[in-house]
Amino acid sequence: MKLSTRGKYGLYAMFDLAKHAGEGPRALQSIAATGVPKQYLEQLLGNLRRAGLVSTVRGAQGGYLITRPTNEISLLNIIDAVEGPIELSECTSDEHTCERSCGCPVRWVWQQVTDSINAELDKIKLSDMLIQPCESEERTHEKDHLHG
Amino acid sequence: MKLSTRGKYGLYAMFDLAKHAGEGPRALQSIAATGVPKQYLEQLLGNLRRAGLVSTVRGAQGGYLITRPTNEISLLNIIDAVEGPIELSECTSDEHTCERSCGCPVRWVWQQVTDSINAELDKIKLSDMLIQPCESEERTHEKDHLHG
DNA sequence: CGATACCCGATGAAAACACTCGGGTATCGA
DNA sequence: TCGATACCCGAGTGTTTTCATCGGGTATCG
Repeated sequence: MKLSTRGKYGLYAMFDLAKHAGEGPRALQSIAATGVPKQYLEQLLGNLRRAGLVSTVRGAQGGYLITRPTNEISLLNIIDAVEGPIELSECTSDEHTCERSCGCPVRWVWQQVTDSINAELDKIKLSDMLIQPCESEERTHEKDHLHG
Repeated sequence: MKLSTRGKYGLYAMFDLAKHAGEGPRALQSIAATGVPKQYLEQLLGNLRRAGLVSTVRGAQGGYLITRPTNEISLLNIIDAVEGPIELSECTSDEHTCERSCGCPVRWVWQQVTDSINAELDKIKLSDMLIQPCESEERTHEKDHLHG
């Protein structure tokens, strides 16, 4: 089970835009300075724009702008935008793809997991990342008292 | 973001073995009757065996046996066994793959999400599936009071 | 000793992923 | 007006992962 790089890159981009909020449009060039391939990032920013998380200004001196306060943007918003909705191998998304449907307990449990993951992703906001100090190493063993 | 079929198939297999616990070794043939490709399922059962979730009896009249009570086997156990650990694009698994490491808030947030998902998966036991009646349709709108 | 049934590494087709390319369009400033 | 800037976007491409399938090996039972 793996999230693709899209989610990570999207998060980098949003994080960068959040840090430079209020400075006017930020060019792709600048955002990509974090190490993400420029033209690939452009695609992802397109997704973020269509999801309403960023807006754009075209033309010279143009660029990307974050549209909402950072505490109103969750990880779920970002990941949904760049990767599409979380989906556990067909069972949960469409009632008709699995002939077991109602009698199938796997279907029920899959739905539970999907809901849980979405809920967890929605708890973490972009603003949480901005205030996070440099101590990821020290807190790996006492990790579940912040949002749990 | 998609969980592969491995997890689902692994779950089908464990569910089948749980239902037929106490009936002696259950042959691959019988387990695959749930609709999973036989030889593919064999691979997954190998993973489940190496993870200690099932044991095997070789030779004629041989087959697979569940090793623990169903309330001691969680979704996390099964998914870890057949898909490997949950991993959100390298950031969390190895300290050295990401040069940002400590200063990177993405790394921190990724760790949060990984921990949360693992915790949720570990809450759901195989025994929860066995007692689940046929009402997945009705409860989709009141889903988060059971384990949350 | 042969039928049964698990064990396991190799192979192969198909899909997903991670980009890359090339051209288009809107805006600014001179 | 014109050119530089910078976003827009569909299509193409090489690599990796996934989802199996195949074929032979080994253990056990009767």
